[in-house]
Amino acid sequence: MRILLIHANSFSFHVTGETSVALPAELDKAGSEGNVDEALVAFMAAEKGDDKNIASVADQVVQEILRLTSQLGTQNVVVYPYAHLSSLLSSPRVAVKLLDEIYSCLKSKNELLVVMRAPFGYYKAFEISCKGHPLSELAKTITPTTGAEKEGAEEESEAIKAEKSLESEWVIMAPGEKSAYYGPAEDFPFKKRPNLKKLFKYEESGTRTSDQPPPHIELMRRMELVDYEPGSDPGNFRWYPKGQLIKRLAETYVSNLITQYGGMQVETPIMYDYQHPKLHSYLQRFPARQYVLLSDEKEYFLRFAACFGQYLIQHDMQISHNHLPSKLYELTHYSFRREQSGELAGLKRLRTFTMPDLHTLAKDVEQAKEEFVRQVDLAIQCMEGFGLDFEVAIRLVKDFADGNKAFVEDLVSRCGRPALIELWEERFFYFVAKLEFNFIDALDKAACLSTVQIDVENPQRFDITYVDDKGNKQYPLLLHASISGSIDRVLYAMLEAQALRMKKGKKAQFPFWLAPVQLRIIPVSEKFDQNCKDVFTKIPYRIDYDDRDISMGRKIREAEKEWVPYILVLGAKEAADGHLSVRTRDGAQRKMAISELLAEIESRMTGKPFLDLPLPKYVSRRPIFIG
RNA sequence: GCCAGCGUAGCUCAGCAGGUAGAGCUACUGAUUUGUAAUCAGUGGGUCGGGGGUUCGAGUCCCUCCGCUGGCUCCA
Repeated sequence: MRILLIHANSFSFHVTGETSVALPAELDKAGSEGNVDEALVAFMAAEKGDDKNIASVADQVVQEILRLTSQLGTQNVVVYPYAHLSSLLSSPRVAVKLLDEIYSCLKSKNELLVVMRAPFGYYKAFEISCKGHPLSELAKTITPTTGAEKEGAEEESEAIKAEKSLESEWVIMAPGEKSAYYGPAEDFPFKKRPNLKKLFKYEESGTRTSDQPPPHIELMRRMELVDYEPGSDPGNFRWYPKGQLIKRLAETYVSNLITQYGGMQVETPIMYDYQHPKLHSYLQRFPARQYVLLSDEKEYFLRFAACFGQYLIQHDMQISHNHLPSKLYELTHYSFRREQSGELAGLKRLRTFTMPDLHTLAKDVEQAKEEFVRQVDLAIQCMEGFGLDFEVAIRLVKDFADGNKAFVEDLVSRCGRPALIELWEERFFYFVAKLEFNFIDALDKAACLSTVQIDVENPQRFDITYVDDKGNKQYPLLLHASISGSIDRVLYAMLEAQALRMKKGKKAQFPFWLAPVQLRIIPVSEKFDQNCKDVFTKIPYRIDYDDRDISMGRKIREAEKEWVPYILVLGAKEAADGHLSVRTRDGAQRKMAISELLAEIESRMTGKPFLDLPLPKYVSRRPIFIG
């Protein structure tokens, strides 16, 4: 940062126009004009590199100014952004941050000082009368210090700070029993719900220990689904054909559920103006760190969810009360969160992920609760489709909980299991109610999948309105819902669930509709090549043919290792009687006609999407992605 | 981001008294034509995560960067 300090008899300025980096918020903070007698005027320009340690730069500037004001015996200071001091300017965001930091720091360090700040990003006219004594003109270059104390909290949002001071009360509510708030959660008889106990401990204690990596990481690679990509930022994965197939199927399944329910599918940009006033204040309310990128001088952040894109659409929509409830839906390819590197964990926690994001506008609390319940039902259906068990957590602001007991009871009974309920005295976040489905993994850790929330903040922030039956504009309530949770995380949960099965000595398997290879034909010898090819064309599912020159035993072993649900062995006997020898994952070997097999498969596929085999149909033609 | 551990062939791993790298699987070639979880033989394959240093000599010791995993923290 460059600073030019001038001790002036008098100083005044007024805004004459906007530059390309003007921010309306600056005028609120600094005003569009000002004048002062007898002051130290600090012209300053933030430079590239200052962002490495904003606090250190600000601190040095403040020290410099304080030293000089005490030497000069003046109590008036003007903080004046003046780009012309440098030809290597920082981004506007950093500059504003520095100005704010310097401004507030000056005031807090010396309460007697009267500090005036001029707005950043505007053309300004100024008049100055320099005193001209030896100390009255001083120019300095300030560089950030590096090393031990780096500016860690710099990007911390208000929500992250708030969360740290959050105090919660935990209770358990069981289904079916009226107003069955079981006092403190510790007293709940957890014997029948060991996973709920794990969730409670996980949430309440905040401590989680494990001496081993999560098993899904090995599985995601061994099954050739997903892998790390060293050529990208950590937490950005590559998807191999089998993984990509599962992902696409899962996405299609969730999207179908949502659009059938009435979600109107849209697509919105993945990056947004960092200085957009509405978005900026929203960022402050969401506890996530962003990727920031530059386009010319402007900074953009990559979205952490589809929220803003949809809010901006909803802001522009003409909505009458007759249109409500109104639902916008997007499957985010992708959402980005710059998680701290130590927070990343396989498919459980990524920096780039895919998530179904549904936003529902409701005209009143009754309608909001009605849709909330329907969305919870959808989430339950979704978990069943993925074959996942889950534990329910409901987080409520106490006022809302007290006023809506029947609603909460209804939610719990629909979920059909006792739920962990977290109660907050005050509303720290943008929602008053949030329901989550948590998955408990092989290491007893919890991960949130589906979630539905009632947002009471963002319609106002984004000026989303509808017209009521009297012709007046009203703010709707807003439901956020991620019916399945992140798709990546769904795969994590499915793999962890299989790791748990294997731990108990059972065979792992994907839900049939998601198995990358659903059937494999194995010939007893090459002689039955043509028979295999014939069967192959009669089965319209993801079937492949192991035509490699290796033993049959080996082929069966490898098909088992790939979790293939149906292994069809074809030799002389089958060629003779036209039946199939069907080996399934329960260990059974059945003699079946093709029609019988097809009927069985059909019943397992109902209501689920289908996509073709994403690999060569002949196993001998198939490259290996991971050892 | 901080602290700790780890990084050797495509995969899983051995080698650590500092002396110039090894096994199994895979791949490739050949033999074999097989009845429900591994047929036999042969041949390839490595800037020991990157960079720097100590040493006559470094996979091995030191520094640094990158990545992964665990903890803190955080979350879809």
